[in-house]
Amino acid sequence: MANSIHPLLVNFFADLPDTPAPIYARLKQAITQKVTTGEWQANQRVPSEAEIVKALNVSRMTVNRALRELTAEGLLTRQQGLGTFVAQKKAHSALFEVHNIAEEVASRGGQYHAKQLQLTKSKASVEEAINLGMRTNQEIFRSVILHFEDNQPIQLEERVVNATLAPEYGEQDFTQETPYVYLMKAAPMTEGEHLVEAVLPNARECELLDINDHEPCLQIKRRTWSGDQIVTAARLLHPGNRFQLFGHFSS
Amino acid sequence: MANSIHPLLVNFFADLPDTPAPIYARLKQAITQKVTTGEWQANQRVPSEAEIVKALNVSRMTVNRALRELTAEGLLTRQQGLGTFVAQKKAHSALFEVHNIAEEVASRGGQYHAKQLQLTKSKASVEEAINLGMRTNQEIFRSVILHFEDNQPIQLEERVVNATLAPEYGEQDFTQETPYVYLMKAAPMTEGEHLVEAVLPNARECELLDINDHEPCLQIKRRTWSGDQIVTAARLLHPGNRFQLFGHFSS
DNA sequence: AACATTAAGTTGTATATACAATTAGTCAAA
DNA sequence: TTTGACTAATTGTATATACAACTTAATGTT
Repeated sequence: MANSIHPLLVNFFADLPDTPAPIYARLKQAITQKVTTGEWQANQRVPSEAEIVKALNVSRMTVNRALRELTAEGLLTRQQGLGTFVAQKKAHSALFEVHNIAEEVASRGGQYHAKQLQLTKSKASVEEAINLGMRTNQEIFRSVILHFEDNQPIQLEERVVNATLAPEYGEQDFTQETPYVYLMKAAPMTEGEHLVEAVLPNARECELLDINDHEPCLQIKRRTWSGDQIVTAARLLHPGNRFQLFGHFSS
Repeated sequence: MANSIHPLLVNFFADLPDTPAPIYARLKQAITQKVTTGEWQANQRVPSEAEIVKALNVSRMTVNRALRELTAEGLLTRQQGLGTFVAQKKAHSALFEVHNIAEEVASRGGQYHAKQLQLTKSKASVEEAINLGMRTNQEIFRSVILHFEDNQPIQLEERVVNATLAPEYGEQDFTQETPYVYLMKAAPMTEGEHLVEAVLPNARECELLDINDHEPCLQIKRRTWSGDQIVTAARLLHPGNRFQLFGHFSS
C-alpha cells in the first residue's frame, strides 16, 4: 500500500467538467458522480480521508469538509473509527407534500422531459361527477401525460381538471410547464388528500412505462380543492423499481 | 468598539443547557435559540465572525463552521463582504402521522390479533450499523411479527430495535401490545422518516401474507429517532389488494 | 479459554494562519 | 459631478497541526 494510490481514486477528477470551483466542491461533485452512476455501490466503503489526501494532494480538512457535507446531505454515512460508506438512497419524493415531478427530477440532477398523450374536454360522466364531487353538467379536461427522467418513464399521469376553475388548461403546453405549476396559478389549492397503494399495472400501462409484466407500481391518487370546489383529481403511476416516496417528521 | 464585546453576545452561553457538546454545536444551538425566540429578528444583522471570536474566545474556523451550517439549514443568510443575517422564517411542511396498525384495524371495526414469528438479540452487523446510524458494538433486537385483521394477514413487520434505549423490548408480549406502543413509552420519538415503495414479495413473504405470487405489496421502511439516537427501524409489508395509505393536507 | 492491553487506523473537533473575493465607504483627481 | 483608486471590513477557502474518540485486530496475561 505504501506509495500506491487507492484504486477507487485513479483518474478521480478525470471526467469532471473543468469549471473553476473550490476544491471541496469539486470533491463533492466527483464523489456524487461516482455514487449516482453506481461506480461506487451502496454500502461500499469509500477511501479514507488520509487516502484521499495522499492521492489528490489536498488538505485533510478540505476532504473532511466535503465528506461531512455529503454526509449531511445523506449521500454518505460515516462512523468514527470505522470509515465512510455509500448510503442507500434511491430517487425519492416527499410524501404528503404536493409534488412537482419536474422539480424533483431536476433536484436530483436528472434530465426531465414529458410527452402529452391525450388532452380532451367534455362534460363529466356520472361516475366522475360522484368521484370528484362535481355536477354532471360541469365541463372537465382529461389529460394523460408521461413524464421522463433521463429518457426513462418515471410517472404516468392521468388527470381530470375542473374546467370552470381552470378554463385555459387545454391551451397549456405541459411539456414545458407541469400541470401542477399551472394549476397552482389558476386556482391555489387549500386542501388535498392522497391515497397510496401498490398495484399491478395493465398491459398498456406496462408498455407506456417500459416495464415488465408483473412489475409492481406505486399508485397515488390525489384530489385537491380550492375552497369547497375540487380543482383536480389525478392518478399517478410510478414504476416500483424506479421510485420511492419519502417523508420526514419531527415532533 | 475597541475592547467592548458585541451587545448581542453578552451572556451568550448563559441560558444554554450545560450538556457536553462540541463548541460549534453549542454555538449553533445558542444562535438557533436567539432566532427562534425572536431575540434576534429576521433580517437583523448578526455579529461578524471576528466579533464572535473576540467575545467568546474561540477560533474563527469554529465560528465559521457554525454559521456556515446554519446557513445551509436555512436559518441564516450570508453575503461575502457584507455580513451574516437572520433569514426569513421558513414554511413548515405537512407531516405524515406515525401509525399504529392495531388502532387502525380497530378504528374500522376489524378484529385485530398478532403472531410473533421471531425475537432475537445480538450485536449490530457492520451493514446494519451503517444503515441504522448505530455503532457495531451496540446490542439490537430483531423481531418479526405478523399482524392480522379479521384473521387475514394485513402487515408483516420486520423490526430492529436499539437495545440500549429499549432494554426490555425482548420481554414484551407483542400479541397484546404493539411494538409501536411500547417503544413510545420506552424512548419517545422526536424524529422519523418513511420510505414507501411498491415491491414484489418473495415466496416466503407471500405465504405468510397469504397472497398469490405476483401480488404487489406496499412496503414502508420507517426509522425513528429519539434525540440523535436511532430507536428502531422497521420494514412493513402490506398486501396491495388489502391496504391503502391515506393522507390529508390543508394550507 | 477468557480476559485485558496495546497498537494501528479512522473519523471528530479545534486552532492558527494565510490569502482570495466581495462590499461599502473614503478620498483625490479629472 | 463623476470617475477611479484605495482602504477597511467581511465572508470564503485552503492548509498544517494537534489531540480526542472510536473501532478493529493483534498481542499478552491469567
